[in-house]
Amino acid sequence: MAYWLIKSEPEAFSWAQQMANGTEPWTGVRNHQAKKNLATMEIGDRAFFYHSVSEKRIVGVVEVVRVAYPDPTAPEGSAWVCTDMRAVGAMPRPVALAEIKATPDLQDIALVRQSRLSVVPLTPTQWDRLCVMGEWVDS
DNA sequence: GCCAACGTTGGC
DNA sequence: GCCAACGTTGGC
Repeated sequence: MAYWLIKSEPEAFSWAQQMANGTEPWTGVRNHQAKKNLATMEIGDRAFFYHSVSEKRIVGVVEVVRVAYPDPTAPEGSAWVCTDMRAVGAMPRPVALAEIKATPDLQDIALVRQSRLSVVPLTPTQWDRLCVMGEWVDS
């Protein structure tokens, strides 16, 4: 099982909407590296749901329930993909980008190094560290 | 195939 | 609102 962090502008698609809908297709990725990451996801993989721009913090946890398939919001014939994500739960304590940047162990994650990448892989160590910071307990 | 111009993302 | 980073487009 792999770990990820996925970003969304709350004005475009928010954690509240993800929670309300339960399962939601993760569409709109138009970056090749992010697409490659999406295509690598397997059922049961977990991802942090990060609010970019206005909030800049990790707000929840989702789980991959359907592997990559053609993104219905992409132009006909294009190769963009999406996955389906199920809301698992809200972070008891949201983790801010500023905290992540202030944590020496987390300087290498792509969220910090490559701020424009919207689907970011995490190592199990990074995942565990962020779980501790957010008081999230994996079930 | 190079590179300038331009558009978008996202942190500050 | 500004700007840095980065991706894409199009002229040459």
